[in-house]
Amino acid sequence: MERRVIIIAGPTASGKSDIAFTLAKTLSTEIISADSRQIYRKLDIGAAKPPDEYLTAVRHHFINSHDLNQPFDAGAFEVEALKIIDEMHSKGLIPIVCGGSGLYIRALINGIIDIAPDESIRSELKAKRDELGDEALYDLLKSIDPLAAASMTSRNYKRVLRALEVYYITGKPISEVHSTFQRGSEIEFMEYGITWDREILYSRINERVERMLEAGLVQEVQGILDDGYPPALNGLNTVGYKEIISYLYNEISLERAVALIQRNTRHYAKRQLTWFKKDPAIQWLKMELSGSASDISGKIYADIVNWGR
RNA sequence: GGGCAGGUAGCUCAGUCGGUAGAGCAAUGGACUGAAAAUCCAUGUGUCGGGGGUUCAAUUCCCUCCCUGCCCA
Repeated sequence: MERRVIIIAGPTASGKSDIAFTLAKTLSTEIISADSRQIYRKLDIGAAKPPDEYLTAVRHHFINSHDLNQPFDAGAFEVEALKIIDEMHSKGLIPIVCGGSGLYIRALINGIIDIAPDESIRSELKAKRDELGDEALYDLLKSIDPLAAASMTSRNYKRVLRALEVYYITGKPISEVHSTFQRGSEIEFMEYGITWDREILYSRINERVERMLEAGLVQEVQGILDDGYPPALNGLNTVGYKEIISYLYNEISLERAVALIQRNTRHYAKRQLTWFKKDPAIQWLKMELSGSASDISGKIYADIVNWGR
């Protein structure tokens, strides 16, 4: 039988979770979340996790699956998600992948080079960066892999660091590794993108942030810090958390923190839109104020019924 | 009704001793192949409140009108 997977992507606050949930109930299937922050336990309010009713009514993979101390990344997501997809297919279920982490979705669909981060190399490079600065690392990359260097700026140190890391692990320039990489797959992905008029999306974001505060975001963050989690954890380098942490450290006012969360979420949504726009396989479904999650999930359901006909 | 202070980019303002203007914030476009809610790049034409006058030239000076705020009646 065909190996189908439905993907529901889109910017934050677009209502993806509702659509995925409604569709999952209709299809009696499970959801594979593609969200780099919702994997973490304790990041509930700020990460805008689906409500508990959803989580108990439909199985959601990759939500509350990790502790804040555990690193996770797109490569791990690819491997583990493919495994879950296999299992679901063998049970005759159509997996619904839902999330806004573009890199995770790309890794799942196209694969990602199979070179895991090496912590010792990484910390060595970080030390080098602290000592010599961004320019020196960039110059180093230029001499090793001018092609890759040309595709990034010296200040984008994360990409420079990763390119160097791959070189030190494999002995090959990352540009070469990328150009020769290809992962085959039997899976047929159906991609949908949820979108709104920008203005409406932004007001949804602004309102959602207000609701997060009412729901106790400050207390949630305080609790995480009280549990001893260091603010430097990647999971806490997240919109909604970093700003509240800054407030709790008396660096900014609560009012300012809220305004920053709203703005940073808007910026984030824009970046997601930029990312997904580049994917020609996505079929965009525009939400209207008068519409509902079931309208959209109904459309997708109709597609599925007609699939292959 | 009178006095004072203002009306300049979406917002808050700066500025032009007359040669059509610039910051912060917001906003917009983009990059991205194992940290991705991360990280990074690029983008500022706006009847300088309306009208008139002086001038080669007015957003800048003068007159007048409108609007906003404060004070006095």
